[in-house]
Amino acid sequence: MAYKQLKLENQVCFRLYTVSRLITQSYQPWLSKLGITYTQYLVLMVLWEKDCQPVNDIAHRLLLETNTVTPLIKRMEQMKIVARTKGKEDARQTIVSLTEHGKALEEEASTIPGCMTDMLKAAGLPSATFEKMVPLLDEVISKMQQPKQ
Amino acid sequence: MAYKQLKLENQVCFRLYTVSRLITQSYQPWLSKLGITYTQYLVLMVLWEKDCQPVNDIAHRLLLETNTVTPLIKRMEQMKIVARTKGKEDARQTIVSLTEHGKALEEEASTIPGCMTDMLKAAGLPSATFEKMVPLLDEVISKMQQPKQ
DNA sequence: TTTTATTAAATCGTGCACGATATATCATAA
DNA sequence: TTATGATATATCGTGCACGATTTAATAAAA
Repeated sequence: MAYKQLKLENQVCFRLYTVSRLITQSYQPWLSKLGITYTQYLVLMVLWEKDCQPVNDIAHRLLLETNTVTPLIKRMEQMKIVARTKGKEDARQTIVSLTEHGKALEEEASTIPGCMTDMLKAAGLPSATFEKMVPLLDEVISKMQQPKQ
Repeated sequence: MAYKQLKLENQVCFRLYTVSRLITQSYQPWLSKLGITYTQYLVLMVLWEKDCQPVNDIAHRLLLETNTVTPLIKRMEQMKIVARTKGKEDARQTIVSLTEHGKALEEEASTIPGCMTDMLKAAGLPSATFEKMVPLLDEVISKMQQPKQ
């Protein structure tokens, strides 16, 4: 072990990667009851806040590329959760809207955040731990997003 | 918007997912010079600390499943970064060892953590932001890992 | 010792992520 | 108005993640 900066223990990035995966995994029991994945849940949250958005707006909101979102939306279309229509004003756009099924999922999903909080508390993780993270994570996101141009 | 707990803005998990992705993305310029991915970099860090480990130990260290690590290691074998040999004491095991190339990558990689720190500082993110995260992330990891049995 | 259970990898299938490229449409300039 | 550039998606290829299953080898029990 020549370089201490290359020790796994000294990597913040590995911790972030691990926590992100562990948290996403712990959503699975509830999400699978709704028949959706974690990323699909994120797309739904965007659409529940505001229905009928172009692919680009959804992608920007989630800080994802359209080449990730397009196939994701198409799968959700096949599952009858969303519908895709061509934009009327701008024919380049694909407008994504919730189906009745997609709208109905909101109420079913409404208990998930509470369940997660309870589960984490039962595992010995109080909300305070996560609340302390939020401003730090927001600082990183605001400083790092889209340095490409 | 009926349920405020379903707003994207109120999701810690989405922040963690985003920061993890953004940080991983920012490693890419340096990792691509070495011809490796971020996950391969993690495997190498495990092996640089201790060479010749079974697949299981590497997977446990990274909190990944063997069905993720096995194909990853096989790709690294094709790239001549590691070698795979059957365990002598336990023939079920596959022992992963560094090749000369894999060992040589350690020195090349040794500048990456410093480059990342500099880049983040230049983006307005001091080390302190990440140092504050570490104990919080460690708390989550220690409480959440492997509740399955 | 023979059966049974456990363990270590590997295999298979699906769904992201994302770099690179293609295509269609819109906007702008010559 | 026609050429040029920009924009919105879509397509393609590769590499993870991960649930589920399979296979081979070891350990434990009958």
